[in-house]
Amino acid sequence: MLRDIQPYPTAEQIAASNELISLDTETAGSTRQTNIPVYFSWAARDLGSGAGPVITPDGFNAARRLCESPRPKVCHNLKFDLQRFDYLGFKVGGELHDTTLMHALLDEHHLEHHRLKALSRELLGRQRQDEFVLDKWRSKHLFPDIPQEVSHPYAVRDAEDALDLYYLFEPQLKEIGCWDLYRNEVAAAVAYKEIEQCGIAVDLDALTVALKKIGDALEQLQQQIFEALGRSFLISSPQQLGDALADFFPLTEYTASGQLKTDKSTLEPFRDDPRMQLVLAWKFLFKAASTLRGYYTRAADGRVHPEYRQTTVTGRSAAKDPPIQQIPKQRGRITEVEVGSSEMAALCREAFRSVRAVFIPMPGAFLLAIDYSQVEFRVFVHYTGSKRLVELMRGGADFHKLFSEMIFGAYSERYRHITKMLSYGIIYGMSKKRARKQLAGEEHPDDIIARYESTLPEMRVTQKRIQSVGEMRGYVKDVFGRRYRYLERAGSYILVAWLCQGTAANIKKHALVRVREILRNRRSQIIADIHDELVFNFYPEDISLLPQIKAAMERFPEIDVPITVDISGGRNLLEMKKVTLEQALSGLWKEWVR
DNA sequence: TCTTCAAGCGCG
DNA sequence: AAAGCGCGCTTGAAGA
Repeated sequence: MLRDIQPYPTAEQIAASNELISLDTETAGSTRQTNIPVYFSWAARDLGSGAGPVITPDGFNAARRLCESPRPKVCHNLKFDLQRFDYLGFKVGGELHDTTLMHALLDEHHLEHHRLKALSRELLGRQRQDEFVLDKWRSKHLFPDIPQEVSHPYAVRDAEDALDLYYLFEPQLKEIGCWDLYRNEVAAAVAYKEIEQCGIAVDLDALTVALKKIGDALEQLQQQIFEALGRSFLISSPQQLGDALADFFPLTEYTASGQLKTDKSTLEPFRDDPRMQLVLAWKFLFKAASTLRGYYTRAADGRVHPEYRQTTVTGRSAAKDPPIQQIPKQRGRITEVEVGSSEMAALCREAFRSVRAVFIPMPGAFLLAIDYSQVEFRVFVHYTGSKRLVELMRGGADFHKLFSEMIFGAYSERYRHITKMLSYGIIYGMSKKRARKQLAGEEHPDDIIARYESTLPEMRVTQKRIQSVGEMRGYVKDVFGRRYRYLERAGSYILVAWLCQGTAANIKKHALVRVREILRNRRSQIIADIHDELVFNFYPEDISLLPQIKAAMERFPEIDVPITVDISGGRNLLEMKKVTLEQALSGLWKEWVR
């Protein structure tokens, strides 16, 4: 049994200064179900360091004293520890800090993903071999069953390391001008914590029905495929599928490991063949079924609770369990063109729709989504510094259309598509070869590319400028001060993509923090961050806040071009309808309330 | 049996 | 020299 093995800081000692306190929690296990706090540790310059169980009265009270004191706090993964303290019913006081976020801004490419022990070894020169000892115990035991003489010093060292990392990073972040950005990321971490706890309601009945229907269809399809290809095999195995299809189709593309490619783009050219139609439909439905299963198994309380992190290379957010940022939208859509029989096409369409329609508002609320319009592209235009392009954008019109008119002298959907593709190609570093391939249907692809380059020279010039600044200085910096380091192995073209994605991510994260503040103490809540879109569970009583929310999301004076959002709402995530602010305010939301 | 990798797919 | 970028999840296969 875990016991108190040293004195804890007293209330007087804690109140005696306002120095930073490092806090850490150890949980019973490491799955979502076992992430229950059982041990805690602290460190501060004036208090020294220590640890103890949160399940003894003395330990529990000491942990609460430390947490709730108004002194500033640092954790190595703030969001996680805040959740643990929430579980214990503690209100964490003081300014909050997170050494993971700090390090992610200082060294975004770190291979160890900013793990505490790695940083302790590399930056503090400590040999944390206790990590491996504890991991060994952890693989077979819950934390309370690990000998305390092993676990206690480990917990203490975690708190000490986090404290020392903070003092190491603080001047470095200020030095490179990233302190404000870092403070915003901490605030965003708190917002993400609330988003995770709130979760997104799912329609379990609809989910069950859809799963059954798709499952039955898959079984039927499988039989038809076996008959059509004259053998039975595991269709989900790329290897076996490749073998089976090779008897009937001239498959010529191979993967790196010498296996026949069976991905969608390889198979699609053969989609006029009924046999291939069966396979394409099967693949589509198989994917839809496993996506739905993923939602189902995670919706124990009728909601899914995706987990967010912001320690990616560009500072973008990432969500998992389930991957809420990857709900099928349109790319994977299967139409009657792609699958043979009309019944099969209808079934695929329905399966696709059911995946999105599963997400619903809470009773009495409706779903609201506010998404940035072309934000990465706008950001790039800002970086061009071109008065001409900025003015065009300020006009507010469809600028891909304007650009295509400038290039082609006329407008068509096709021209707009080409222009847009080439514009994004510059941001993402598309090669000339790839551009030509994309323009395969055109008579003079090279002419089109040349016309684009001569009509909008600012685009290429800016791309090259960003690249050369990156190569010379070793990094490029966005309008918020975030640095994107040049890596030789990655190449300089990638800096342009990182810069635009990262700037867009920062815009979104500022919006997230502002909007959370506006909705403080309201029932309405942000329930998802889908990169350029915030999704809300919105209650009618808060509808008057909408103009304020919209304005907060669009207010970015540091960017020369307008940053604008679109509003949509609905009774589920499939049936989201785009509306104007006025329409939303005028009571249109009544149709959406669950 | 467990872990790691590649293939494939989805989103922005 | 060549390259569209970022991210996570599921599945099957291979290695340990």
